[in-house]
Amino acid sequence: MIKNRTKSEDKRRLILQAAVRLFVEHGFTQITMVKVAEHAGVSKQTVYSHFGNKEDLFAAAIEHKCLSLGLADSLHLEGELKTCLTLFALRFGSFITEDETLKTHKLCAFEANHLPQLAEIFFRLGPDVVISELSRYFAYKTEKGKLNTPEPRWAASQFLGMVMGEARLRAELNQMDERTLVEREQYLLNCVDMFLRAYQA
Amino acid sequence: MIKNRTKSEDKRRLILQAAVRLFVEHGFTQITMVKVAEHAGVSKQTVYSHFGNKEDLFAAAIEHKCLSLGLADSLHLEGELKTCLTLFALRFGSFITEDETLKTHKLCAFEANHLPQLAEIFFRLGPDVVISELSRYFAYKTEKGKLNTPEPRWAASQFLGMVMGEARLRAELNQMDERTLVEREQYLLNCVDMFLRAYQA
DNA sequence: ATTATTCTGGACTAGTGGGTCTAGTTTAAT
DNA sequence: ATTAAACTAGACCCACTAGTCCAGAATAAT
Repeated sequence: MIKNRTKSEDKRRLILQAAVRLFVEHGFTQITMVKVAEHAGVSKQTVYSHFGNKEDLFAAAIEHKCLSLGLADSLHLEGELKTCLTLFALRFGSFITEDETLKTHKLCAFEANHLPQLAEIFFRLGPDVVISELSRYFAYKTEKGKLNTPEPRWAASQFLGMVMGEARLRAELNQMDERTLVEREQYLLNCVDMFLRAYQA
Repeated sequence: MIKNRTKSEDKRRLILQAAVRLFVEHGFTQITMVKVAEHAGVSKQTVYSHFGNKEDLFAAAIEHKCLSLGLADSLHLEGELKTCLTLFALRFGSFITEDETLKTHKLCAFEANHLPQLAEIFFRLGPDVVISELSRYFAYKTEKGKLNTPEPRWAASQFLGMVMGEARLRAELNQMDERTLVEREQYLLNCVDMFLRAYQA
């Protein structure tokens, strides 16, 4: 009985893709099961047969989205210290102000109240990964005598906070302005300098 | 004709209070006009006569909430540099992890897509005030020779980012843990030290 | 007491949405 | 060809909601 799984996987993928796009763009309540079905080119009943109800579909969609956001691209922490920090700051700085990233984050944060497991997934696949990786890196560089971060996780938290900065707050609230945008790269370089001033061994 | 305004102001206040509490706690779509009316001890029609429709009521509620969050309490930037920064970090650090603050922020960020003017109000009354005040303070201290922040607004952005840090991310996603919580104060003191190491003249 | 306004409570409209059910069709394995 | 499963299209149920309307009660100014 491995027969019908062929067709079924296709439909499932279509439904999930549609759900991701629609939920991330418009949120949970704004999207109806009919809209998902139509967008997936599938009947309403098929949606229900693949995902039992709206909340389950939503959870599946968010989890899928978290995994496909491409966070890992920011996390190549290798090579010379300053180069590495700079590259990370630029990449991660872009990542967190991307539209998809922001929308997903806001959605999870907002729904965190009544769907706790959702926020947990997002945190585990997002912020937690970054902070952990970065603090591991800082601990390593401290061990090597390049940095002096007695509390690597605090240093990671500080560095990430700085990289987010005003731009993240503005982007989150759709209040990005020209000035913050064009200064962004210089600001991030400045963060690296400032961080090294405080923590370089 | 200043007569009926006596009674009317009372009802309006009751409605607004109920709306603030309910909207901030449960969001826009989850709250119905009937619930607001019942919570305010008022008839549905009275709600409509005071605030034309749901969106207007929502906007009024959010604006009122933003003004009453008590952000200003964090902003007493006077006295000796390190003491002042420490006090600010502790106060503002508490403020941004408070339940009411977080819920309001998340709500505004989430609704920013389809209610732009709402996010604008929140940004103007919240983040913008803090960044501006802090950068004004840094500029002043630099002028006085106590600090060396050639770009005060960047320094403000960095300091605020650090103060938020992991705790803010966790709180936002209902993922606060014991460790982050008990270490919070020490972390904030560490931020001040780190900041001064990088920027003290 | 009169009068204008507000407020109440409930009925009403018109639309929406989650979820189920069914009858008939397609699909693919045997 | 048969069979079992998945799929479709649409009707259907039930509960809910923004907003309107209205008749009567309360309120306050004159």
